[in-house]
Amino acid sequence: MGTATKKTIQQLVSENSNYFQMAISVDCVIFGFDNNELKVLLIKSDLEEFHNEWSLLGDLVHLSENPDAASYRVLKEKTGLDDVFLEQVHTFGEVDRHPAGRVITIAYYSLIDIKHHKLKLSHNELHWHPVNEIHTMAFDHRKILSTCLEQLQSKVSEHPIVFNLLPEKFSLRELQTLYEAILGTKLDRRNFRKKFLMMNWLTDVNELEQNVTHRPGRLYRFKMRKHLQTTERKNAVAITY
Amino acid sequence: MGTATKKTIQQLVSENSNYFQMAISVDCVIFGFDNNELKVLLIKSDLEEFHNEWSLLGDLVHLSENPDAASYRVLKEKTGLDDVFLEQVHTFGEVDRHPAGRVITIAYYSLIDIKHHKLKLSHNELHWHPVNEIHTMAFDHRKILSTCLEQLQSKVSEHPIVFNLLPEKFSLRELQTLYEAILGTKLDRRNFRKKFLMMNWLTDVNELEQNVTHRPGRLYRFKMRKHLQTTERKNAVAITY
DNA sequence: CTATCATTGTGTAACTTTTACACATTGATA
DNA sequence: TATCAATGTGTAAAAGTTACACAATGATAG
Repeated sequence: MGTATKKTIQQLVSENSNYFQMAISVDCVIFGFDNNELKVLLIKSDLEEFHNEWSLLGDLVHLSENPDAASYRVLKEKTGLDDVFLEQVHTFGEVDRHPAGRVITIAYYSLIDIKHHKLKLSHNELHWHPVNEIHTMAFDHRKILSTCLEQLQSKVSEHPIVFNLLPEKFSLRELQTLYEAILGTKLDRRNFRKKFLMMNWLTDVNELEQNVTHRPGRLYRFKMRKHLQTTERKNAVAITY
Repeated sequence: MGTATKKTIQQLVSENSNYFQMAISVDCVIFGFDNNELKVLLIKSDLEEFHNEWSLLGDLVHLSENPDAASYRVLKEKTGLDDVFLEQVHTFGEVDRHPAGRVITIAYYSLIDIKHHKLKLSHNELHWHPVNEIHTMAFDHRKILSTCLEQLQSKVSEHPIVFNLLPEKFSLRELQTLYEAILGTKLDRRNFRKKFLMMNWLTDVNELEQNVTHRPGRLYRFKMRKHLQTTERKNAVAITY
């Protein structure tokens, strides 16, 4: 069976054996929110060539490992976290992007609550960096970070994912500051509050902020935990003004 | 120089040499519009295993070739076209997705005017298929097609890219039918026309449709050719109703 | 040459969403 | 007890979206 032009797998493999010489990695852009700033988790490069440069959390994908699984593994290994979502953003494969050979990397992003997930920040040279203050990075990681930030900006405008960056209870001011940090814009306070309260995503927990030097705001909790990991279209909502 | 924990590239390569055993491919989802239907360009699989199944246009990425370049090469080789845009959508890398080994594929989509670009459809088993009629495909290509279609749907709602699918001169009806085919919805004719004429993207070329059996519509041309290949945020516009 | 057909071309009013904007209230602090 | 820095709240104007109907046109068939 099969026409003269059809190939068996054996033929295909042997004809193309020289193509099976590339490596795949995953790189994770982990965003956090702290001190009114959007931050990203970086690690000191372990390559001499990039001595003193910061890089994303990444690793090579094993031969019998799916890329998504590899991204969760990286996150787990580097931070201990395994209850967060990771979403694929883009693949970077420029020929000369890695000094060790042809390594193509798949970029993922994730959002975590810095305060709640106390990382084992000790063992590694692992640190949170304000996104706005990062200018150079190892490899093409600066570009990857920019692409993921753009992705984050467009996602938060349509889906209720920012709650992943906040503690369980938060004030509307914290929420607004977070949107402003991500989008890089100022938002109108009254309209912002109106919109979110209309949306019916929040439960008023009947508590007030602590340790603020001014009138404390009410605290809210995000209603639908199950939506935290999804970005379904039906939850889409534009955050404007 | 370098601390005890820093690695040289030589160390890195030798430690990880077993990872350099994967192949990367690109797969192109080429959309066209004909006979009021959204179509996609497919080729008969050249693998015996997928005898009689249709597959996307793809090829392995060469060792010293960038993925984007590979996607343009594939398109050029298979169709002769080189003046269209291709945009990366998603990377598919399930361990068992390819019978010949670990092949991770980067999916791209493109939009072309079927009538204008007369393909060399002869040499290969290359054909246009209505997107709605494709149920099974080789490899995981059905999934890739779905993902690219979703991407197309969200892109056309925000950017003026559909013009790539149309001949230079077209009627508002053709334009509307195209949107309906892509989005899978019916749109209100009066509102649609109003919106596009408001948008100021079209020039009235002062000609009428030919060969229609009813009152002919006016023909328009898309104003900004330079926007054809871009999907910049500033051109964003929602196509509603 | 006339009637029929299928489709084009056009406007308005109701509704919804977005935007701009100011002042009294609260709790912490000195 | 006054001051401070923020919270909490409503409304009106503007912009955008939706729903909807009828005359005009060119092709075609008798």
